[in-house]
Amino acid sequence: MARPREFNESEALGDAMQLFWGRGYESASLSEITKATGLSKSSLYDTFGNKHELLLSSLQFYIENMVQPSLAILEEEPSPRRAIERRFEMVIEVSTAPGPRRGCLIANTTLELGARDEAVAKQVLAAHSMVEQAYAQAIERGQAVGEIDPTKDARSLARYIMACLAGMLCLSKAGFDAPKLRDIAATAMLAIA
Amino acid sequence: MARPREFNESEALGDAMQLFWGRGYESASLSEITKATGLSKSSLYDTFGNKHELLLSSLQFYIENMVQPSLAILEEEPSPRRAIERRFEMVIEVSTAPGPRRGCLIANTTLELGARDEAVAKQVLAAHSMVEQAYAQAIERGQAVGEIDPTKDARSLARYIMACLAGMLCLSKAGFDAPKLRDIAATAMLAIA
DNA sequence: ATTATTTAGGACCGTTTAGTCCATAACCCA
DNA sequence: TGGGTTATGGACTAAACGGTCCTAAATAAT
Repeated sequence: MARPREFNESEALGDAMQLFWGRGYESASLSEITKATGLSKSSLYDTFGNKHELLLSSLQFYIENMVQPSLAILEEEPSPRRAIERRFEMVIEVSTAPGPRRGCLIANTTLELGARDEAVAKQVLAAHSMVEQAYAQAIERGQAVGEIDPTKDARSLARYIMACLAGMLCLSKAGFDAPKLRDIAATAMLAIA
Repeated sequence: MARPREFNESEALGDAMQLFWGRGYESASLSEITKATGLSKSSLYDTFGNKHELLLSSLQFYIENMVQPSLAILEEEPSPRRAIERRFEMVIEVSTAPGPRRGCLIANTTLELGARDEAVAKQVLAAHSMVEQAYAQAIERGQAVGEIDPTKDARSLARYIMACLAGMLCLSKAGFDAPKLRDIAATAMLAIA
C-alpha cells in the first residue's frame, strides 16, 4: 500500500513541529514522530534526512507559521502601544490554553539544546533578531506618535519586551495562571511609558 | 578496592546537580553521572535510588545551596530597591560567566519536564512560591520605606521580577551578552518605581 | 497490459539506555 | 588476627534508541 506523494510534506512538518513543541527534541522518539506525522520511517528519512534535520525544518516551520504571523499585528495595529499589549494578551491566551503547557518552541529548544547544538543556536539567533527587529520598529513608531518615551533606545526596549514574554512563557510552564500573567504584563507595560 | 563511606554524599549530589544543570535530565546519561560524581553505578543506586530520584535530590540541593543563599541578600541589603538591583546583577554575572550558558536548573527542568513529571512540578512549584515570598517581603519593605509605590500589590510585583529574571536567563542561553541583559534589568526596574 | 517510478511497511542493525546483581576487596571493630 | 560491614567494578539484562535497507504494492506513463 503505497501511493506516490500521498502525504503532504508541510502537513507532516506541522505535525512534527507540534510534537517537538510539546515534548522537546530528545524526548520525542522516532516512533512517536511516525505516529504523529502518519509517515513511515522510510518516507520520513527520504523527505527530511534525519531526526536532527527534521528539528531544524520544524523550527523553520514554527518561525514561518507561528512567529511571523504573530508579529504581523505589530504592523497592523494602528497604536503601537496597543499592539504590544495585544501581543502580551495573545501569548497569555496561547500559553494558558487548555491542555499541556507547551511554552514556545524556540525558547524550549534553546534551553534544551541551545548551548550544544550549533545549527540550532544559529537558527534561534536568527529568529531572535527577527523578533527584536519587529518590536523595535513598533516601538520606534510608538515614539514617533508620542506613545513611548522617545529618549529611550528602541532596540533596548524591544529586548526588554522579549525578556518579559520569555519570562511569562517560562512561568506559564511552571503553572502560573492567566490572571497572574496578565498582572505581570500590566506591570511590564509600565516600564515603556 | 572499596572503602566504606569513601564518598561524600552531598559532594556527589553537588556533582550530579552540576551535570543536570549543564546538560538537562534526559540528556545526562548514567555513565556521565558516574563519571561526574566519581561514584560507581551500584553506589549511586544504593544511595539515591534511581536517576529520577537523583534529579529530585539534585533539585533540592540546588534550592538549598544556590537559590536560598541568593535570596538571603534580599534580607541583608538595607535598601530593598538596591537589593533587587543586586539580584539582577548577580543573575547576569552568573548566567554570562565564561563556559557554557546553563541558565537556571529550576527553569531548565521546568521547561524540560515540568508538564509531564508530577514530582518535579510539585518541587518546582514549591521553589517558586518560596522565591515569590522572598521578593514580596523585600518589596513590602521597600513600600514601607518609600522606595516602591505602596499602592501596588507586593506579590504581583514579586511575580513580575521573577518573570524578568526568568526571561533574562532564557535570553542569556540564547546568547545575549551582559550589556544587553543589564539594559533589560535597568528597564525592568523602571516598572517598580 | 506492461513497465518504470515512487512510496510504505517492517525486518533488521549496532549502540546506548536505565537498571540489577554479585563476587571482590577494603575498611572498622573486636 | 578475624569476622562483619560496606562500597566497588563489571558483567549482565531487556528495552529503546536512531538509522538502514529491501521487498511489496500502488500509481503514472506508455
